[in-house]
Amino acid sequence: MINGRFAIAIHILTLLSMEDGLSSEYIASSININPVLVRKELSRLRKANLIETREGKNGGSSLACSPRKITLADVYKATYEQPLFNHSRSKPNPSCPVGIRIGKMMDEVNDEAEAALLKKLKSISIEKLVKQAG
Amino acid sequence: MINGRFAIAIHILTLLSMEDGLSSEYIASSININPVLVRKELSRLRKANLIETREGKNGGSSLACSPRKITLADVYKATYEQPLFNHSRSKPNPSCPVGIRIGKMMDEVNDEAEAALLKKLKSISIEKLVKQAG
DNA sequence: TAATTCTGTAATCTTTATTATTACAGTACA
DNA sequence: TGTACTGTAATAATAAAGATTACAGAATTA
Repeated sequence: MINGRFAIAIHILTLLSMEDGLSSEYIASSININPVLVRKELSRLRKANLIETREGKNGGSSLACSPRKITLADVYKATYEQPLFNHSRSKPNPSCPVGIRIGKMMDEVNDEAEAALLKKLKSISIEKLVKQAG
Repeated sequence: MINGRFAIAIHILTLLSMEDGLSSEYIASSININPVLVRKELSRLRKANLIETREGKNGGSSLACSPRKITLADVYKATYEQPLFNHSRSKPNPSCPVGIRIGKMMDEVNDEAEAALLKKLKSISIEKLVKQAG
């Protein structure tokens, strides 16, 4: 439903929780996607201060803090900008009493749903996730 | 993020909570999308027993029960089949210790996240939503 | 019973989103 | 200075979403 970028971000952070200084090419070969996509995802994670990257020869990325402190809520927020539930693409008919209000209704639904989702995601750290699946 | 079908389904049910026997064409003109898309969405809602439809002349759709009993969790489940969080499209590298486990990890994350989301959505009925935005 | 007005669904086309790829400048190390 | 990385822009390929057309079937009503 939601696109695969969340899974990709989690995959990256899991790899980095096990080893420092991994190259985008190495990471890409584990996820089996293009290294440029990895670098884009790394870029988002870096902006959110979840990872650090060294450029140049022998460069690569590492976690910026303990995997215990990185939660899936952090990852979610770093990965997505748009609200969870989109509006319909076409503008509803404003002369219909429902059409005129549906946008606001969806915003309210989205706010509540997203808050509930993030609360749950906040309770799952990368460390916990890795141990659980170990 | 998630596609607009959830918003469309909510829009439909909101309209039907105010008036019975609405045609797909009428509904489509409020949402401002193609009537065939409305009929497809109605088909899903009908399979979930949320609405009933009369075919033929003067036909149309109506709620199958009180809008107080229809929750957004019902709507969500009727609207989507796939899990909330997709896996990455490409199969991860099975010779990597993370690649081999990421699928299971994502399934666990998804189950927890989806449960939290549905719990919240269950607390919002169509009636409540309409009154709130009124 | 025939015309009318709905629905249901398949098939196809268009548009948008996602992912892949290419290209190349910049950085750090040896 | 050569090598091996990153960052990012631009473009191409692929997949998903949505729109449209088409038509058979159902119920009403004239």
